[in-house]
Amino acid sequence: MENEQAILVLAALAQSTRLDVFRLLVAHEPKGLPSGEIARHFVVPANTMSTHLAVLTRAGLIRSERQSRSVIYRADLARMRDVAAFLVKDCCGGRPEICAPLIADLTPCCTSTEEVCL
Amino acid sequence: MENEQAILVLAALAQSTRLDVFRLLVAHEPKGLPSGEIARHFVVPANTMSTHLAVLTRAGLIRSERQSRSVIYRADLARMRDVAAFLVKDCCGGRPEICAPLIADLTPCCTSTEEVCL
DNA sequence: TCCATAATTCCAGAATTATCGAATTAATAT
DNA sequence: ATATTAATTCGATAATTCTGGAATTATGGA
Repeated sequence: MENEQAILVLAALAQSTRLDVFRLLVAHEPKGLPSGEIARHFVVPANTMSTHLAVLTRAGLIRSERQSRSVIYRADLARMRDVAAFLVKDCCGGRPEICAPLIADLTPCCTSTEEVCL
Repeated sequence: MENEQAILVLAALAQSTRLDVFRLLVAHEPKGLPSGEIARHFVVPANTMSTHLAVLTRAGLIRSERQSRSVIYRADLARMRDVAAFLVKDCCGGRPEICAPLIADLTPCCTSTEEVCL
């Protein structure tokens, strides 16, 4: 992932409403949610939410598909993975010894159903 | 890590100069670099760089220590790890099957010296 | 003490981002 | 065709962030 793309993603998530929206969509994978329902859920005007959704879309974090009158939004988990990898890669910087503990911390979070994360 | 803290970190990294600075400091672990040298490295005025360094510090991504006339900055890798964990946790959201491939992708990046990362 | 170097703080202008009312576009039903 | 519902685009204002010149603080040497 290039620098510029990473910044788009980081900026998209660096806003509380958008961070919340993204998490909501992750939680609703793989079904997704319509724009209006998302807006109502956070008590935000539809047009404002539309703008936020556009930012997340430009960042590649979500995708949308029209379904009759509604537009269904879904989280793009692959993109999420790429960002995490991007950050971790920075952190490693060619020195695995720095990053091994990170992976050790992350692993339980992703292999068991219990929340063993920090 | 709480929401608000995560946003501080994401916003701090969502700016090209600061992202570059953070990476430079990661690369210079554990010695660190003085403020002036960082500014010169990116051809940025000292005061502007000082502001950027303050943002990164507020986000907890870097720390500083005065050393005679210089102020030495260092990356805080633990913080980095926390952010990565925060993002991954979102991505998992109680469903390990989603996140297992992420870990699979990350692991080679952090256990061998070669850059096997995506 | 006086000067030079290193860094930060203060301040102001430029640029970007956030928010939302109003108008518009899209799809469907009557 | 008209009306209704869903969503987006337009446009304008408020708020925040970025940038850098000038002044200030901190440290060490002559």
